[in-house]
Amino acid sequence: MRIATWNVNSAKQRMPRLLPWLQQRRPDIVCLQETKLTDAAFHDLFDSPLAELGYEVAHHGQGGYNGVALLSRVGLDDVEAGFTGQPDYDGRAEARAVSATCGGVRVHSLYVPNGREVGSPHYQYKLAWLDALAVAVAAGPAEVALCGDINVAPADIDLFDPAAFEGHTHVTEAERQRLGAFGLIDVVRARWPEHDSVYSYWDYRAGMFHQDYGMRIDLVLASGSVADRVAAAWVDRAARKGRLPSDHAPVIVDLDVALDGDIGPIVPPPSKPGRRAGSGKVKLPHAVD
DNA sequence: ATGGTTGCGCTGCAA
Repeated sequence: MRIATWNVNSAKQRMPRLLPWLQQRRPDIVCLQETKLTDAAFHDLFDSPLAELGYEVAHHGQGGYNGVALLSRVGLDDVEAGFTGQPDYDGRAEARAVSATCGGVRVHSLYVPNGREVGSPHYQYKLAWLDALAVAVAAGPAEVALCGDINVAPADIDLFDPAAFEGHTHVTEAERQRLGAFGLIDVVRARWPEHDSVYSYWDYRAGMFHQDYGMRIDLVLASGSVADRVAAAWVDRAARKGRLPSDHAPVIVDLDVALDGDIGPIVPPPSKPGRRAGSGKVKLPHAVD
């Protein structure tokens, strides 16, 4: 069973890439983030082509910003938009989470708040959002996979240059502590314990992707029972290349058996010793992500 | 080079 998660940065703009990618990689369960569509607009655009590919669809959107979806060919039961106790921002409930039971696993498609600036109201919201999610997940099924744009780099190895991120969000102790509090397994890191260059996000600007100045912030966090079944876990860098990509690449996890052959490399590019030693000379073009 | 991109939706904000 193949699970994939991808922040598409507008499902409408990404449609010409998303549908061929589904046919190429053939994931059984797909978590999408930043669809930037209302439910009605998503269903109008995607229900027909996704049904042809065999997917059931759940979408939780607001239009303009945020928006998450779950696609499944292995069942899509007990769909929940948002989660119990999800905090509001500025008095509004944002469309950042949808979950369902697919193939026996409780799968969450998540778009964690960015946080913007350390200490800002949005940063406090991010921490509270993660705290509330941990409570909700702990109260749910034991077989669980949190998939999505988590907007936290779990460790310094997940950054092209840790020095460039000092004082920024995504790397603070408070954020990393929240990740650990889930008590789940980061399956890509578990599979590639020493690799940098398993980034999942590269800023559009300043040739960041070309130079492989990336971050690993799109994660699959799985319970032990699910993590024990992982046969392959990788980042589909090819989907970040070419014309009009998302700024994120998909993360793909195979349970029980690794799909093989023509579906692309399951080994990340080799580490680049010295890269992360970083003098801090590379400056972020702006606040993270 | 104190820069650089994309998307939404209309002017500047978010990422």
